[in-house]
Amino acid sequence: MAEQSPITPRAKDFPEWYQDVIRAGDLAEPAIVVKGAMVIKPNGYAIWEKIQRELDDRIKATGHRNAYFPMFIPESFLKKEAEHVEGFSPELAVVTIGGGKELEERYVVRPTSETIIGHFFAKWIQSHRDLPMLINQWANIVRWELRTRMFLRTSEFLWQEGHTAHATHEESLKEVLRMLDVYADFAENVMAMPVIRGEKTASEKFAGGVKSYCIEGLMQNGWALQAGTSHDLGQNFGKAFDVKFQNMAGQSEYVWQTSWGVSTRLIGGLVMTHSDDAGLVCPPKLAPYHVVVIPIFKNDAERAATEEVGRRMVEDLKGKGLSVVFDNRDERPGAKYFEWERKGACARIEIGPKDLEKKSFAFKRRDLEKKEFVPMEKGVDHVVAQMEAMQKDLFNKAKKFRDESTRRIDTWDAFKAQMDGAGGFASCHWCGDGACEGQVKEDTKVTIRCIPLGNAKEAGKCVRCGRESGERVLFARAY
RNA sequence: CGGGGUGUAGCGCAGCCUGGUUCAGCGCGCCACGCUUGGGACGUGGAGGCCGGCGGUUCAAAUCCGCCCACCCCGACCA
Repeated sequence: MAEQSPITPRAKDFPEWYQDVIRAGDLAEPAIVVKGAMVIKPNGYAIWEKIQRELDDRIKATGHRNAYFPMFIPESFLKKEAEHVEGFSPELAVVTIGGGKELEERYVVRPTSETIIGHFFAKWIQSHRDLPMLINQWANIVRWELRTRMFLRTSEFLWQEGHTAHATHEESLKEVLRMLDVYADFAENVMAMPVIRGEKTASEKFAGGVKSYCIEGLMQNGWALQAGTSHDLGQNFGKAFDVKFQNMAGQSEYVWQTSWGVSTRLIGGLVMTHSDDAGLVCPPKLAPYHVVVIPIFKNDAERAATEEVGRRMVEDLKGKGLSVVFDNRDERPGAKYFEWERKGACARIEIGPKDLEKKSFAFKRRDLEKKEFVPMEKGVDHVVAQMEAMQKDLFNKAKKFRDESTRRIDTWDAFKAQMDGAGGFASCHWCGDGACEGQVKEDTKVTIRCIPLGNAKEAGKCVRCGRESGERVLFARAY
């Protein structure tokens, strides 16, 4: 039994497993010829396209419109917001030559678009009647990273970035939280990835913003993943780019802005939330393939008969909006089973001679052990129902893991022991001092992922320094 | 940028210590044909490599020496 493209078990080496799943699932490969970049292969890009479609619908449903801004940003723009440039300058790619000639002003390849969009907002916005300005952009982003991990951190990645301007802080803050909810809903209901909504501490917030909010997921190795962010930019960029409007009283005011984004990093989160030692596991709403139909036969007559029924099955399932593959390649069935499991097909259907006799087919869901036999006439409905069930089951399974991996911890020793071991979220008291937070990070590499929204107020003592604290925050190792 | 490691066929590796007829090899994959097909079959035949690059030592270099380059891991920054 020669094993092809073996996948390292999670328990043995989680990062290795992660790479293996991506490779074996044909999602992506490191570009190598371009340092830190990756090639997203069709199987991986199909997932991204589904993410885009679902999110784009939600972004538009909340009143935003798509637009596109240049990838090159004048270097001077970055410098207009002091904290922004400080935060991003270490990871900028800069264009100095164009058409063979040294440029008068260097261009930065966008690490994010607040500045260039700020510039245009200033032109577009004059009156309160122009507000709110609700813009979204699908784009590629470049950040010169030192340490890269496929999907999770690469020097170029794809994302969506929303940029909005409002007349009041009350309104912009509402927008920030509304989009955070959109992300949370998307993560849980489409990706089947449970997330915590929360607020970032000062040290983790977006450079140039006032406050950052996030959704945080928990991966199978007990590390957290920031899956999306939504920033309250206050009037910082309004002031830097002179984005002003006349209010109803005729006075000039700076706009209140927001920005929010999710990236191809989500695919990494998807992999680390659901996949197993056999390869990719994908919730039906995002899976590149829902069903694979495999005919089984011993001779030409059986081949013709099973293929005929198989093809009809494929058409019926496609009619229900499922993406279906008919795999009649000249390989042994077992080999096909393993291949489609690696590639994350949600389910497979086997149609063999015995099935023809019994007017049934064999059905195997990717996330379950057992194989079941389903009467042909109920087949399509059964498959559709199972896709819905799988979507829910994956979420529940991930949520159970997340909940069981979230612990209230009150002593420093217990904290260290937990983080040295299984990891997970540690819900702990924190004094609120950034220095203390930094010390925890230095000692344990664990960071505060967020202060959960709607957090219960509760008196306690900081897990690190023992000073007074009014609420618990979530700590974890993070990507 | 520090510390460690690796560059030999598409992938994974052996060969290097002790230069030369096991030096260009193995497993997987790939191609052809046959035989098979309800959990990774098998047989036969075949294609595929400037042994990371440059220079040196030598009668002779994948092998020894020097320099360079690339990549990976670990640390400092991060959606």
